[in-house]
Amino acid sequence: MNDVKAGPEEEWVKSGEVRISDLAAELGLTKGTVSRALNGYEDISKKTRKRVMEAATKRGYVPTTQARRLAMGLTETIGLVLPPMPSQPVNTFVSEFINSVSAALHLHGYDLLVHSANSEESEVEPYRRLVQSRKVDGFIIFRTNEKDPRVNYLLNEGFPFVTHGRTARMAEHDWFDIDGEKAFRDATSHLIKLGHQRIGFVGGGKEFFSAQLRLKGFRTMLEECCLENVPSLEQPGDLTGQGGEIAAQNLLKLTRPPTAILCANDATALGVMKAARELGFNIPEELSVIGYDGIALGAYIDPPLTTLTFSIEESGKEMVNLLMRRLKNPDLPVISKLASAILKLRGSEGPPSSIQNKNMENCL
Amino acid sequence: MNDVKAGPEEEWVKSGEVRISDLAAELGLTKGTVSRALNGYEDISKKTRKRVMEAATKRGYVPTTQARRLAMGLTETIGLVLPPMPSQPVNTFVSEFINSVSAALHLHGYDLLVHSANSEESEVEPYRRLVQSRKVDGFIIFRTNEKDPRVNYLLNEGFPFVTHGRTARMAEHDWFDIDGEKAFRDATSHLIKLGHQRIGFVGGGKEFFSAQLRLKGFRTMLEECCLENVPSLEQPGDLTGQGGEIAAQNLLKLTRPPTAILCANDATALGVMKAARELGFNIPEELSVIGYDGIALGAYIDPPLTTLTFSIEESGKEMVNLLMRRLKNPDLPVISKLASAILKLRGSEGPPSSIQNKNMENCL
DNA sequence: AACAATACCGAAACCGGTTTCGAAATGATT
DNA sequence: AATCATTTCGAAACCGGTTTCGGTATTGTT
Repeated sequence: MNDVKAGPEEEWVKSGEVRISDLAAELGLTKGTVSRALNGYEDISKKTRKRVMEAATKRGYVPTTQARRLAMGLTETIGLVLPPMPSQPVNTFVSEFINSVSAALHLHGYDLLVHSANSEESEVEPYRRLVQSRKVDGFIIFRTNEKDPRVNYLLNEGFPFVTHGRTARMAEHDWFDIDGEKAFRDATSHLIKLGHQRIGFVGGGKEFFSAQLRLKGFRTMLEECCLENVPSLEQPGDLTGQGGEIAAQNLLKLTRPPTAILCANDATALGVMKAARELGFNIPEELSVIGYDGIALGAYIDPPLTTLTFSIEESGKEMVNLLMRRLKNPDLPVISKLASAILKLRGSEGPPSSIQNKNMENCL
Repeated sequence: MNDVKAGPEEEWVKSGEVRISDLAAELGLTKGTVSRALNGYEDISKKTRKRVMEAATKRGYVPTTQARRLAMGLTETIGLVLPPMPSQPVNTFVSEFINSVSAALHLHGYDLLVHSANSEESEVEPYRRLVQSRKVDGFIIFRTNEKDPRVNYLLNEGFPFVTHGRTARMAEHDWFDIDGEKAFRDATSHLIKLGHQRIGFVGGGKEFFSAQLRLKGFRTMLEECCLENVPSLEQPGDLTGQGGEIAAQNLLKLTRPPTAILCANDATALGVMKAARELGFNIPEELSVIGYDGIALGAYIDPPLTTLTFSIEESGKEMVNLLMRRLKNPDLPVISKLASAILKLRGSEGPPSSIQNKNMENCL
């Protein structure tokens, strides 16, 4: 199985079995010379460079990554730690994100090391281990909290990283984010234009900065349109389907239930829709629902889920760009990038059944 | 930002800045001795071992992974190449799978390198690169085809790997799989017991071995129950929602449409349900639908999708076990593990509206 | 033709560990 | 006290590359 036929001459070595020293010996040169020839140093004559290159391709020489990296003092690897996933539902985001980050890194010659978080230990522990064992040169962090221990640790350590999402210390580190505030202003505005006056909101945990910004966008637009901000219409959630269910039950059992519900993400929206069905609310006739994330499966449910969507591929690419810039020059000032989400109308929203225009003429 | 306070004595070095040579010098020992002391060699006195260990923890010494791995001639890294994701990413599976594989690998001191596949190049190219540059010791492969070029390449190369799913050469490599055949026998049996006589099937591509096995299970159970196998009730699919839609349209426009449809996966089932709704079929009264994968989203749609589910965490764990065994001893005979899926009844199936018992008494 | 400048390559150190081998120190034995 | 066996550690090679430095060989200059 792993026995190469011991023929008279080895004419077909298994790939990757030839070392730089073999190549050097074969060519009558030293390792150093071969290395410089292959790496485009100027002090190698055209003739020998050609000779070396040809021998290298002929013998199928590929440098051993570990050795090269040790010698050069870098790992060319970026770490991504998966947050603990407690039976989380609709996590299509993660795989797409990993895919795009990995692809973008590859263009720079970097690898992606994916680590899972053990929910029994501290959140920063995986990061600490990766830093201390020098397995990575930097981190891609997503699903950040406002006060994020991972960010604190890495900032304190002076270790390069980029976050997907803002944090309380966003002035101190590079970050990429979707403009959730604007997204929710847009979505709220859309509902108001449809005639909705009582709009519910199911948020994420307070610890998620992004969820707070979405709430802010919602409130801002209500205010801009002279609509009253009713506290009981703002329900906390936890970004899961179950959280959405509970929140929707609370909202729909109000004396005057909302005619539309805005959800901090699609998983929440699915839970809301489920609860609405069970309580006998027709969507979108009696209740409009809008989510956030743009998960593909939302198009297949009934009614298809209207949602705020953004390009995950762009997210990954941009974050990698920010990180590469940082690695090249750690002393550059911090930089950030805000991308926008777009409202993807699919059918889970519409005009409310009873349009009671109050004083819309003042606004818009 | 990256300046450690240059106090009188360095009492707080940034973590990971101390090398084994520093430790050796500080202790008046040589690198070799320190290394052996830390690695539990027997030729180190208890006293110096203690001294070394204490100094190591006090100074926060953690060996540089790259150096250790180079010296030991292994990478302690497993590669996982994401298949190209067409715009239809129903991949909640992928992230969960990555998570469980990564966690299992960590227990063995291994890292997970996730690589994305560029759809413009050959499928084996990423594998070839990772092998040649010696970045990984083995591979975790999933979504295998019956004739799989990746499997062919790695077998030819004698490089360790484990697949999730069987292949035409399954006798030559370790694999883990879900018993899709049995799963579909169960699901088919369940539908027949409910009274269904005309059952449709929407499969995956012929290239997917697993999808073929599911079809086989379906056919087997039909035969066992003396039900005629109607070719027009077997529709090809592509494991996407869109494929499910098209297949369902074909099935439901038949003169005698099926009263139940079995789908090769949940994405397909969602497409089937969508098409059924649009054609005016009530689920489950007029049409039962069963999927395969157990995606969490299925619980939130209306009606909740009955599906065949299995433990992704177990899959990852088992595959890692198989791979670790192989790495420890490459000459062991190939081994495989088959896990079973269970039917998770959620409501998208029920008895057909018009039960016409033909000759059920002969069977069961 | 003598000399300086340049092109080209070899030698060796280095990255940060591991592991083998042998020598010195210690302890046991007679 | 001399001999032998053990324990314990130092020295050095090694993993597979990269990079600095210096010395020839070649070329260019006058």
